[in-house]
Amino acid sequence: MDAYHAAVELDAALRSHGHRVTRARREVWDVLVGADEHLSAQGILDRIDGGDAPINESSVYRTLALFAELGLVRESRLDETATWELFHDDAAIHLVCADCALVIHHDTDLVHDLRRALEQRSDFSPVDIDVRVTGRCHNCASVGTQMA
Amino acid sequence: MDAYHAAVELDAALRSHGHRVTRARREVWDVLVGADEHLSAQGILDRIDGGDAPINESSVYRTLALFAELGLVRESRLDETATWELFHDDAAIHLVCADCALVIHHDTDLVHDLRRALEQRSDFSPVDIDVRVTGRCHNCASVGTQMA
DNA sequence: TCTCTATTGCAAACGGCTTGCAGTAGTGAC
DNA sequence: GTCACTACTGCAAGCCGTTTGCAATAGAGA
Repeated sequence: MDAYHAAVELDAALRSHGHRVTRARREVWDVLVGADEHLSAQGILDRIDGGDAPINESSVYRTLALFAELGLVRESRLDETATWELFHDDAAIHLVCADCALVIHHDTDLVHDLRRALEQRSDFSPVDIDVRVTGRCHNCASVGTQMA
Repeated sequence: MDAYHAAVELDAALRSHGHRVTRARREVWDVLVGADEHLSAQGILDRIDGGDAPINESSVYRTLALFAELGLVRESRLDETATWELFHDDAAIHLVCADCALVIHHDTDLVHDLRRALEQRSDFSPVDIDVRVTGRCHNCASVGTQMA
């Protein structure tokens, strides 16, 4: 998504729900659009406040909560601290390296299969499927081998 | 698992690693064995301290960390607070009701399929697969229908 | 440009969890 | 059984991510 369309999307999402377009919201949005990974609130703050007018921590939290409510972003709890990324179809699952915390996105139809399987159940209606796989990335696995 | 075998299992797991069998550990273990759901640290405390000799909060955390290290229990982050349950094969996935927090276990071969698919990747070796599905349980779904 | 109020920044508070330390209680040896 | 050693516990303080109340600020429509 290029910067222009990202800005338009944010604008539309906010205004259509009667929310204002503020600097804090634009900055948080820009960081998320530019990120290729999950970011914690602190990570977002770090990427914003290189400039001369930082955004307050609590505003970032409030902004993220609003974005999540509007379906713009998705919160994950891959660890003890929450992380956020732009909303994307949940065909993508997360592979998290237990050593270096690298997060890889993996696309698979199995998530859709799972959803279909769950929809057969009479006692539960699935909404959101979150798959987290912990393991070891190529780099950390090879380091481990060298040490052994 | 009956109480006797549960006690023997705990005993063996602890002693084989040079750990002592203490009252705190037995009590936490008993609660987990008797639970049919995920329990938070506070939930475990609540179920213990009906008696006259409660266990301290920090001991419960230390005990859970030890159990996890020994592979006896598994920690999940279904929410902002961590929950624990006895370790079981990860063919079971968790269906969490967004309204009442009910957790249903759902068995499916798709987890094994996913593991096999991931093992094809050269850049990541999966260890633990955690699938969390949020949605609505039968009860809450029907309440929602009535209100609409 | 004015007005109204949603939003922000600040600072204090919250809550789950961890940690340092002194006392207690398992455990193996005798 | 009892002794000694030290792993473990309880307590209280602390940590850290997140939330909240409030006064000041800044979007947005008139």
